[in-house]
Amino acid sequence: MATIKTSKEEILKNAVRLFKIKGYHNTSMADIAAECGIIKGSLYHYFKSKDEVGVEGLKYIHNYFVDEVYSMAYREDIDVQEKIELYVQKIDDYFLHSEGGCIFGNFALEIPSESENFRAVIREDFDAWSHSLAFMLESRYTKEEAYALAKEYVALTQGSIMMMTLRNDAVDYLKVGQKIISLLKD
Amino acid sequence: MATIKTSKEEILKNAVRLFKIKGYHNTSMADIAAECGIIKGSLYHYFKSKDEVGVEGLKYIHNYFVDEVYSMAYREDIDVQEKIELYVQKIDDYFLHSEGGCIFGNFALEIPSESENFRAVIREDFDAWSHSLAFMLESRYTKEEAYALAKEYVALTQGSIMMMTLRNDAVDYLKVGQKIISLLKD
Amino acid sequence: MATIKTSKEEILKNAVRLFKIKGYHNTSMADIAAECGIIKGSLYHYFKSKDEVGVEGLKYIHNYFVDEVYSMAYREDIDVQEKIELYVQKIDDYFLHSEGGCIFGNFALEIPSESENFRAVIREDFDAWSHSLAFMLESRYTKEEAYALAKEYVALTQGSIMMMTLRNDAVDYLKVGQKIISLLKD
Amino acid sequence: MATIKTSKEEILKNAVRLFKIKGYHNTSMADIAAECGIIKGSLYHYFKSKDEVGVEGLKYIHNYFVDEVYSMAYREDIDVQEKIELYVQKIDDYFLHSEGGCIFGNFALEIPSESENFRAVIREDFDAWSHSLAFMLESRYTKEEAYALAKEYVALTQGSIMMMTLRNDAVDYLKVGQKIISLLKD
DNA sequence: AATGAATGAGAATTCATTCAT
DNA sequence: AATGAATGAATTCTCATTCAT
Repeated sequence: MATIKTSKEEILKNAVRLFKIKGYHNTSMADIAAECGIIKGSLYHYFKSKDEVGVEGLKYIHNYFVDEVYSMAYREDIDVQEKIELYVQKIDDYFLHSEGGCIFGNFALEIPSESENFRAVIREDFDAWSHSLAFMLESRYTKEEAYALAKEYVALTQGSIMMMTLRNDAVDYLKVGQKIISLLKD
Repeated sequence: MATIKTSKEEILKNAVRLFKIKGYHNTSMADIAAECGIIKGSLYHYFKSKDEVGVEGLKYIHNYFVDEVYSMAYREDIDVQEKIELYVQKIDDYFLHSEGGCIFGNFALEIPSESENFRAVIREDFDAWSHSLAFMLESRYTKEEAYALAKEYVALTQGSIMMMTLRNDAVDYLKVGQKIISLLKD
Repeated sequence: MATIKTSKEEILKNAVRLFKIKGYHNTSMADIAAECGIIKGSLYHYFKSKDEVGVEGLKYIHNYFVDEVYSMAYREDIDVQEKIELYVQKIDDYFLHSEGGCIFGNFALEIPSESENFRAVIREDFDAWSHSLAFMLESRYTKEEAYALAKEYVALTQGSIMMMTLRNDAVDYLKVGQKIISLLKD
Repeated sequence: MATIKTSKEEILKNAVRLFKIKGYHNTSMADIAAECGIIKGSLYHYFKSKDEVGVEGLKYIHNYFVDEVYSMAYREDIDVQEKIELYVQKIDDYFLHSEGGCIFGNFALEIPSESENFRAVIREDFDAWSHSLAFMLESRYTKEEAYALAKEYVALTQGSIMMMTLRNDAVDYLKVGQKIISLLKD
């Protein structure tokens, strides 16, 4: 359950940031090492390949979302309206301050479909995301409706992050969260 | 409009296909040349850099969409309901048979934001897309509503293509087109 | 007796200028073609290789010096003092307005010694230069003295052109001509 | 001073030798690597570009001359006549055994004038040369005379090296050193 | 754990040259 | 005479990875 420590975590943070900003294939091991203030070869002490840095990076962010965001959907100490507001708030907090958009979306569109190891982690995150969202929506909608809505909102969020990054304008992105919240309003 | 001819067009087609499937930075000039059955250096007879192939590739696809898809929105020989159905049909035809998703979305998420030349073409396409869609929606909605809806649907379509590519499942993607059509139904 | 005409001469002029400014190996056939406003392949209509452009370029300039400068030493219509002043004047005129120094000196130091075809033309020019200078000096010095002085002055002129080009300062270069003139003064 | 050690020095020695014999632009990184018995890419472990190899190469030779030759002019343990003989001796030793002439002269005539980084090192060497020479001449001449003579002799030496390389004949070159020595004779 | 050096493959790009038209 | 396309080798440089220390 998360908790990579020490240097390894530091490397992953730097790597993920570079991957998001520059793209995976456009980021070299040397770039990552430089960002960490270590020498290229030392990366191989922690990771046995660039692919591993990529996959571990995805997992690291996935764990963050599972622990800090998606988990919120299953809390029982607050009512669902409050929950979804916090949920959306958490997500917005992350993406409004995340240079380069969403690493899962970015990798989904950059990494060739043969790379099943990458795709699996990405799908896992999107699944956890839609399931947690659906879980909250089930308080008002049927299982099927809730899941369909959840998937739609995940897709819409990804598309909106794309547009936000492209235009440097968060207005339309922010509407998405409000629309989700409004699904449980009243 | 459009209509780059001869070999140049052939190169762009091959390049775009590779870029979509493998990603831009993961596709080498050697890959493109091999796909075209020519030698690496010969590419530089037509394009002076890989960047130029990238940008020209985007423009080539943009021109296709402008001529074959977005233009449909402005036809005056058929009513708007029929128009939007054909419009959605055209888009679905393209993306259901387009290995690797949408090149504009892919590039939007892979290319670093410093590359303004790339971003400009991508934005131009998304703008033309939303404007043409908004133009049809104005038959029932106000200008503002129509444009907001259009932008939302473009984002949703991009997110849905991402999910379709990731899961190899077109079901959810196809719902988006139907939802757009339903905005003008009855 | 010199007189290459039309396009061929035009190409040589452009080529020589580029060779002097950029260096021989650093000047491409494409550079030369661009400078001439023609296409790369067309150069091969006039010259069968880059080497040939180089050698012909040297010969073209050599012919200019033979016809316009060195020949002056053998005139019989003016006295030797007047002659040497005109001679120096001609040389200064050329080198003060010749971007990139002296092509013979440049090639002498850039071209590997295996390239005998190049070296031969360069030596021929330096020989013609020293012989013409020696011929004038013989009016006051013995054959041996005159020839030794001439060779020394050619070397000094080459070294001074090097320094002039390097420092963008013609002062020291100009002293050399004055020194030569003074050898026959009084 | 000077003293780059280990492999880096080895690479510079080989590079400089090739640059002198073949010319800078005509020497490839592959040539240098082959000469060093290493692989092409390994050069980039030591130098980040060919330009850097060029500039460092010049500096390496410049340091040699400063330490081993020019410094001699400032010795106080021997009289100036003995000094200038040793000085000339050192210079002759170097150039008579230096295949391809003087790297500073060669680069001065090959490298385009935009390359200020190159020009600066070349000028620095010629300056150190003329200053050290002038310093010795000041024992008999005024500051101005000494400096003018020194600059003239540097230029003459460069021109003479050019002729020596071109003709494979050291006779005229050797006279230059004797002339310098004779300036302080008696 | 970490470094610095080395490797070999491959990246983008340029080059001189050829050839059919 | 001139063009535009093509070639194949070579150029500079970068990459992921390995290894001895």
